[in-house]
Amino acid sequence: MAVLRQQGYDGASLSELSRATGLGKSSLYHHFPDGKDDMVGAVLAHLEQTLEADLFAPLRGDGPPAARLRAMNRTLDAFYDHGQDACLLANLGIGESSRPFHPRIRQIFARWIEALAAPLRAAGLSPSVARTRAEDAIARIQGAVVLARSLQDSTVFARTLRALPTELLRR
Amino acid sequence: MAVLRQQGYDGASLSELSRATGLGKSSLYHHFPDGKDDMVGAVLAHLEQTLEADLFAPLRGDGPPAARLRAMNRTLDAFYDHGQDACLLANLGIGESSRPFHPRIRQIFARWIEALAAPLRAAGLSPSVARTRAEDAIARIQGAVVLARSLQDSTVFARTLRALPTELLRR
DNA sequence: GTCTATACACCGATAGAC
DNA sequence: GTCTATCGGTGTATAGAC
Repeated sequence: MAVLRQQGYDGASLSELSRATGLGKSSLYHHFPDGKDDMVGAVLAHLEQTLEADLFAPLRGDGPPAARLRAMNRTLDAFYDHGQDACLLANLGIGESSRPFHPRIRQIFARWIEALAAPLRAAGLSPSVARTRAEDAIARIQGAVVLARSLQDSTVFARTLRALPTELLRR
Repeated sequence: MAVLRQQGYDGASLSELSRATGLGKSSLYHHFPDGKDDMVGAVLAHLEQTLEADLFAPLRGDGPPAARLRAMNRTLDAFYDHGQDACLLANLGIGESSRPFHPRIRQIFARWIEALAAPLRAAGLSPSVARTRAEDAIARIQGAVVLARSLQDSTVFARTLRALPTELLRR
């Protein structure tokens, strides 16, 4: 996962994946018979599990909406290492949309949007407003990671996370 | 440029660049002796010129601030093909920050931020507020492109552009 | 389940004819 | 300035021993 999020699909060579995992190429093919696409699939499956447990479930929880948004922030701050680490979804989703894993990228983003809309509805916002705000918030997070990495300055990432809870709940 | 923005640095093979330009590999090396890095440099130089003329100069112009922001929107809407095309800066900037072209990516983003802050200062915002709003706006644009491409739905891109002028000038 | 050794295609890059 | 032909290296993927 670290190699993929950093180097992207084309940059993540089997040699790099072999080095990073400590397994020889043949061992990788033993575990992932369909090759690199298979490895990407396993990484995305693991990511889905992680996000479901650490991000989506807390968002859908039944606590106060503001607390659920702060929980998202804590998870994201760790996940992106304060804006210093790239986003795997963005790196894989930004390229060609014809890749076999692209539908799964799309689905993960869709689940994130739906999970984030939940606390906004719970705070009294209409379903349509909750949804558009959730989309905009995730776009802001993604853009903040891109810009923080490009500028090599994570200020914009920290500021974006800090502003989100109050702005999302504003009436 | 089209190949690079779509496929990224590692995905943009010389065969693809040869096909896209209609030149053989040797002809490409005649024009770009240092190979792919040289070609990326030329693409970035061309992008800088284009952005300077179509994006930064209009932002720095002396018309009403709102009109300058609307001019940026028109340029971006065409540049990203209504949110359907990837961003070259994002695709090259999201990966390893040790690449030789990364400082130029950083510089182009920095110039964009500075150019966008100008009309905000002209509208009476303090320099520090103008700068942070400019950074946030560019992050939102980048994130909107990432999300629009990942979801294969450009709604979020159109909505982001539409909201920017008034939100940026809000006091 | 891991390894060494290898197959073959494509990579970036070069030589040299025209 | 473009081409064909080719280089050495690396890419993904496989065979087969242990």
